[in-house]
Amino acid sequence: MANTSPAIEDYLKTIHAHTEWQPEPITPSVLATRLAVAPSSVTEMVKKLAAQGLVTHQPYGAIRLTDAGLSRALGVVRRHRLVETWLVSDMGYGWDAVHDEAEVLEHAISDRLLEAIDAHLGRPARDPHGDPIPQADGSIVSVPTVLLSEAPAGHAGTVVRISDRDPQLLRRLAACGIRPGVLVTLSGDTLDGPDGTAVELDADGREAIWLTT
Amino acid sequence: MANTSPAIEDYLKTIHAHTEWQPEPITPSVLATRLAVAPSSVTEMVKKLAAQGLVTHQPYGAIRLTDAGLSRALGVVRRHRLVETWLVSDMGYGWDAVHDEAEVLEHAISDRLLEAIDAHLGRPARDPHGDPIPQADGSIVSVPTVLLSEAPAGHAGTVVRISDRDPQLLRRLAACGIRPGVLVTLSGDTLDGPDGTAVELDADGREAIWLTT
DNA sequence: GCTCGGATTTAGGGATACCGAAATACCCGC
DNA sequence: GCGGGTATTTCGGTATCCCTAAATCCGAGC
Repeated sequence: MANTSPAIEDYLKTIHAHTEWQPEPITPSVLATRLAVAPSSVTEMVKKLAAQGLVTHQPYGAIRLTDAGLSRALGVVRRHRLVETWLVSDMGYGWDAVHDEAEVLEHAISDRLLEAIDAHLGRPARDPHGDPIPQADGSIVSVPTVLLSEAPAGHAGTVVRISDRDPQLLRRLAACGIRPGVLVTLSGDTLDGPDGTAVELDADGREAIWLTT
Repeated sequence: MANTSPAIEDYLKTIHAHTEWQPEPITPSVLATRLAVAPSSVTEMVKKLAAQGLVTHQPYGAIRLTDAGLSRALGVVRRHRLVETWLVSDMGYGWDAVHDEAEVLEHAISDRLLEAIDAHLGRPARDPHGDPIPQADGSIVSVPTVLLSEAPAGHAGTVVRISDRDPQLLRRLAACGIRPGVLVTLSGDTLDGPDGTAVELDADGREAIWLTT
């Protein structure tokens, strides 16, 4: 039953991504939107995942990963984030440009190559966006963070994580020097960086950046 | 018409590999054996390739790449060999262990990443087995060679290329220090390397090694 | 409590790429 | 020149993953 495929991995990864930073389980329609497939495709695939014991799902109910499903999902996330880190460290990719390439490679890399890349990079704990890289045993090194949209006015902290969902936002932030590790201060809708740099962020932007508490 | 898929790429690559070192066009049954698929699958896929103008094929006739098909095949070969070279140079793979990994990655790498790897490696002309790496423009740097089974008794030369088809043979040769670039002498069925090393080769082994003339 | 609209599932198909079995074409040896 | 065996193709089917259109469910608001 070690059945897998790029499609299955993408479903598990997307289900996991939804709960990584908030607790509500994902619904079929959200899953369909994120994967850019029709809702009926989700119904079908979720049925298959449930049959393999990777998710729990009652008709018309929410979708939740089982322990087995979570473990598979973390494996995919690990691949994705190590590939991203490798592309930036070794191949000269900008950290705003690695997502699509990693999306494909995460399904193509053997365990052996994954291990070689991990060793080569010195077993990093975070990828270029600040996302934690699950370790081979499934454990995750975490840091306490606040989402920008939930931070109090005037909050100052180090950028820990920036969601890689919107490449355009990533490029805008990269241009202003806002990246993981940089110290910033929130004033209203504007984020002040070092050397007087500042970016104004809309609601989506404030949902995409996490600072240290 | 930029239709492609891993399956199509594998067919084109395999058709090309058959004619790379000898002129006879490949037959459907040989193609089926090399790809480990049923003959009927080959008929079907070849029909599709012919419809896309990538091969010429009359029913019951031989299969030949068109110019368009050759160009696509060379693209796949380039990917494969650059990936092999990268795995050996950067990731600590043995040159006898890279084939299977490259077989998968060759279908997953974007043009942009391919270019980055090529630049990173210093635009190599040959992969770890001595196979020429087609350049981005499709040109190939070639060296005059003799196949061991066609070399006269006592012939001495530098190992230029070793077929990567049989991993066990590759491991045996690696253990004896026989690899591309090494000076050897053929005596009967035995190949003498430097420092008194020697390997006895069967008919298949003598079909897998090329020396300088 | 009922209804209506959005979310979800069911039903019926399509594309890709594979298979085994059965039919057919080809060619070698006599 | 004719078998007969092998190579090749045809035919009907399978598995995966996707789609659209048509039910059906569910819960929010009246």
